[in-house]
Amino acid sequence: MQFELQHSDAYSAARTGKITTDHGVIETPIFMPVGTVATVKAVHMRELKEDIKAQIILGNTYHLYLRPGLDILEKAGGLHKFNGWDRPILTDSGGFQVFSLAGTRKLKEEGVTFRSHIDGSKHLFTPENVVDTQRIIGADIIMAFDECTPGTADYAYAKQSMERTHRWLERGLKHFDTTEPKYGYSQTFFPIVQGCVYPDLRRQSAEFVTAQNREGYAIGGLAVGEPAEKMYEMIEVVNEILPKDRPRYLMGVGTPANILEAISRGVDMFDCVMPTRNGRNGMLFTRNGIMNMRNKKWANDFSPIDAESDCFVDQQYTKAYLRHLFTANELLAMQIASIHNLAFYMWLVKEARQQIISGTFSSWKNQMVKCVTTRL
RNA sequence: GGGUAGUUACCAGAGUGGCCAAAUGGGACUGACUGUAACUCAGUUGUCUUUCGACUUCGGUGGUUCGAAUCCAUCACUACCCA
Repeated sequence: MQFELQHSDAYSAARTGKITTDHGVIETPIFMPVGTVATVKAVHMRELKEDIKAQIILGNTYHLYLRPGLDILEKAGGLHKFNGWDRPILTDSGGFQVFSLAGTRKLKEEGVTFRSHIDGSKHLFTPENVVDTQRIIGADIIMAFDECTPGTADYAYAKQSMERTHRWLERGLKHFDTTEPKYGYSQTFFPIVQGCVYPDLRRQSAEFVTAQNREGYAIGGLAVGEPAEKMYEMIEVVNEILPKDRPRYLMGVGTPANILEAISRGVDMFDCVMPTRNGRNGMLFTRNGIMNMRNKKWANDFSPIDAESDCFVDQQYTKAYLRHLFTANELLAMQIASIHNLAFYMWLVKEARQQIISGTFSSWKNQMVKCVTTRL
């Protein structure tokens, strides 16, 4: 994997770049649709490519390991062959599940033992075997196994959690560097910065991670219960330290406004379930604001879903029709909403890129943040 | 014509003397959702009020009772059965 830094904004830390992988090029800033269980929910690959114009998608180690399982993925020849997505894939390591499935898991120095949410069976994830699993999945970008510390954690917990994540990082890297990809194309490994909402921990973590000298870095443990302003502050602190010539990936973020604010602070890569999950639940993000399609006010609105979008669902269907599909609980509602939201997120980061290139990013961003947070 | 069962909020439906503005579903309305255990979850759903609370309801009318959705009488309507 290579990263080429292309433009740097004069008035903010925003920048554009180009990531080259064996499965193709990614232009940053980029949003990566989440495809946890080998599918971006409710969206076909063809729509992902042609309508949404996704450049890279995510998979999840925890979910894929449990189902379909490593034997199937290996027989398939990796996730790209299995789901038919021939562009880059990034896999989360399961670190977020360690956090979100707390209750069914036990943290130890060696790793995490947990019970499957599917059948209750017991499993162990370690920094090493999570690398092996991501080798088998065949992700272009492999994530370190970390603990996604809750935003409400106290300093003492955040510190010891961060330190364990660092020890896990060293083990994971050592294992990564002594193993080979399975399918003939290269894989890269991104460490993850933790440190909760504490600036000194964040600095310490960013320094630790930078010292590992990898091809890209992730910022984890944000948008997990802390105020947005705290998140922005942490991004600033961390990006002061992370090297400018490597991509920075802010994990799990976020709302359109979060993404714009993070781009202005120097983040290059994003992923979030929000466009798909909230879409399935009736929420549409547009450049003019947020619409809850279940609301009665759309019942008689026969205008296109998003007149300013060139995505086909936005021109093809009306608000009244989409509201009808949601109230009737029809599957097509979720498909349309997911495609629309993902296309909007892709438009947002692409437009941000154009604005950075043309030197107008900051003023555009300030205006756009107001627009995208409006309730329609 | 005779018999039986029934009539409760938007719908279905529980409640058979005070703890009932009335269970539970559905529907409707509103909100939440950030590295996906999520086509999920939460709230509201008689009227007025920000709250406390006040007021009017359980087919109609009249009665019994300190007190009625609940008991009695009667009328209306519905369903099924027999002719």
